[in-house]
Amino acid sequence: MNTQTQNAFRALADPTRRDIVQMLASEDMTIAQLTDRFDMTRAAVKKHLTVLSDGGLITIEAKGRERINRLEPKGMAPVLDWLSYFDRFWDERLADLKKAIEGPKK
Amino acid sequence: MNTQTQNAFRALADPTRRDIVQMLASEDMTIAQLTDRFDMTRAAVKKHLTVLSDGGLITIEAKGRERINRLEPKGMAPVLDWLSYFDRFWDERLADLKKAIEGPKK
DNA sequence: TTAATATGATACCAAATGGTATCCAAATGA
DNA sequence: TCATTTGGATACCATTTGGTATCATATTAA
Repeated sequence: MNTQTQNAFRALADPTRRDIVQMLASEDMTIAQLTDRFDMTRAAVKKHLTVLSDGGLITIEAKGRERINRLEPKGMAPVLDWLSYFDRFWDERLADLKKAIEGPKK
Repeated sequence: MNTQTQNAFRALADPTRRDIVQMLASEDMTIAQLTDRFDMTRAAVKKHLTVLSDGGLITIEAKGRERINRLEPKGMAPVLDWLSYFDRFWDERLADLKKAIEGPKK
């Protein structure tokens, strides 16, 4: 069984975590910075970050007393890969997404 | 807030449900047929089907005493839309993502 | 008609989940 | 130096989740 796929899907299942992913798409942030943007405690945010890290969607870099939370695009690969299985069902949407991803290079 | 997106992501978070989605991609199936393929009770499978239906990923058509469970491709749209959102942010990181996707698959 | 089949509905259970509060340690800055 | 800031680690709690068992209902087959 593929735990990476499972951990990634699980990480994306919570709305707060999807919001965090979107925020980190704009800029890297510390736990405190992220906590400022949510109505919950720092401990709760940290738990979400751990789940996101387990899912491979972010990396957490220690820098002094801070932890820089950074989006890890590669972590989305198992999700997109699973979805790719359904090309013939999910119409051309996924194909477009993949094209956008593959576009810049070739 | 977008409950469709949440319900769809939630539906995909469980490995059994993702398996069901893959099975229904091959052919429509009744609850009993699906139950034959899993090591769990019919009631458990039915619960998963309800979650998948709530997520808009399948439709359940009553046909006599049977329930035909059918894949609903449109239900994946909110998920793909959410993922597409990152086209605008990842530009220079997309090459890495492309590599990660193409590596294990093709 | 009657028995078997396919599913619905409900109650119940253990574990996971999302959150809090609290205390502790390590950097940092005045 | 020493208070402040940033985060880690626990313990705890209510709710949700994934599963079971059981009984009821409707359709189909014999």
